[in-house]
Amino acid sequence: MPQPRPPRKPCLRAGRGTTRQFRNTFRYKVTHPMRMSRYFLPVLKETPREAQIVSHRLMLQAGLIKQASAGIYSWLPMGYKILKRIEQIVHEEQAKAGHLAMLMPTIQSADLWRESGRYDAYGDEMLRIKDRGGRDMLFTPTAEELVTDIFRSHVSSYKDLPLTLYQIQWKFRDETRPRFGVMRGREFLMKDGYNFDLTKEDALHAYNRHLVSYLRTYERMGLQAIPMRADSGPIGGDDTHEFLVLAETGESEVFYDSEITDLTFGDRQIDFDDKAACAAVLDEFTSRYARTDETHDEALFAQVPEERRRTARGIEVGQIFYFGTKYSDAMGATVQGPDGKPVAVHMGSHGIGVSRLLGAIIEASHDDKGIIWPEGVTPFHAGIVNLRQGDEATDAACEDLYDSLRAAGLDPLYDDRDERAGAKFGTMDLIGLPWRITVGPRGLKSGVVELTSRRTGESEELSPGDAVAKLIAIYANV
RNA sequence: CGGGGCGUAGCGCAGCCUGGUAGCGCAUCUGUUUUGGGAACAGAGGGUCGUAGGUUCGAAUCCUAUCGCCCCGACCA
Repeated sequence: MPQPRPPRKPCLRAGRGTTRQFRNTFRYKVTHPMRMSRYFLPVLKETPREAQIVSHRLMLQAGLIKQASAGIYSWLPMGYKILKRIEQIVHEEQAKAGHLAMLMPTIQSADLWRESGRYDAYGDEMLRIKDRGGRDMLFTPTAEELVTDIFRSHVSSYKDLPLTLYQIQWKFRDETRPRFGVMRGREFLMKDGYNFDLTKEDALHAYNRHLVSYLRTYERMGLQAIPMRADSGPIGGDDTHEFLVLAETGESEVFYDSEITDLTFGDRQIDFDDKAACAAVLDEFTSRYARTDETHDEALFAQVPEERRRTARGIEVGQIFYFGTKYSDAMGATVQGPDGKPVAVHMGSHGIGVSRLLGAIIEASHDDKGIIWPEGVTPFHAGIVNLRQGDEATDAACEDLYDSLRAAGLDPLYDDRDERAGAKFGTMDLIGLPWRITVGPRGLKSGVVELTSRRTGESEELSPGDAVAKLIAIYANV
């Protein structure tokens, strides 16, 4: 919560004015437009040589990321903004499910990993380092051990359950062959959550709760992510579903009943403590055949009516696991039950590939001109294109539009560069803001600007006030 | 990790085979004219050719090593 601000004493000393302005910039509404001329948006006209798939190419061309080394990227201002936006959606949906955000270190001691047995099991994908004292350290690919250690240190009663902790933190997997940009980088941002429950039944409710919250999360990002029965890999466990976004460039082959793509979670309300309601959602979204190639079963698939059988490719954007007491047994994470006896807690872990989602969204939403951001994740709500930079009336109209949008709580990007119309349109199309307001002397003569949808290409002439009102209405539902 | 390819200006590339101290397009800077889908003209700046050895009178070019990156496969979120 923002603290009430004490009245500031007037400062008479010379040279402090700068400091005051600096503070105001951070404490209050930014008073100057986010002008493209002052932004850092290094768009590339030509296709970068290293980019093979469309999302990687577009992320480089739109100036979202810059490769630092193989599979490791810097996030430039606009890419970072989108990444933060995706994080925010994840946080909001986790909060609704009652999960608690925290943060664990990226560098961990090998000791805990020896305790669980994964230090040896993980193999070369784990980046191992030594500190100056010669101690074995590692850059974490996931955090079951650390979170279990936190749990066993502080939780000793069944009364403190259920508990679900999660973080959004950088992970590292030393892939032998990183590729596809952020879709399969070595360093990646992941939401990883861990539930601790007294019984298997409770833990399965946590599993279902995650499934529900993930469905909502992906839908808010404009994605359809289908839960598919999957393989548990090195995490271990029995129950697991992967969430896959259908895309030609997906790394997994998937098999599913076409009815599943008709399902949407929509804006239905759900009580996350209602076990039956969450279980019903799981049933609804997982009862039809949907599997990745790892678990695909031809005999079962054959039972799907032929006209509904689909084979496609998918990008994995999340996975949920129930693995019982695997870690709690190995690491002694127990609580005292009602009868006073120690009980190993039932656990699961649940991940969302946050940085990978940018690639997945672009794969699912682009055209030959560039990215098309869904309203839920767009870095700016609208682009303002000034067609006659330097023209007094046009400049003023753009600034007014900008101020009106800001006042309404929207975040526009104003292209005030001294470029021709084509260049400005090309940049806007490439970076993919879902709405564009075009302001030129010709339209202003009759009091109108043009509001264009990036997705459909349709545009309409409106008064500036109506254009603002329409954008407010559009984003009211996002 | 097996197989293949590529490192030359900010980006994309040519030059290498056949050795003689580097070029094109875009971008950048200056000026003028332009301005509703990536403008035109004139001028300018920018590269120890990934790195280290070697051969040679002379190496971007030939040889060796090494580093980096990309692709196919195996592997994997």
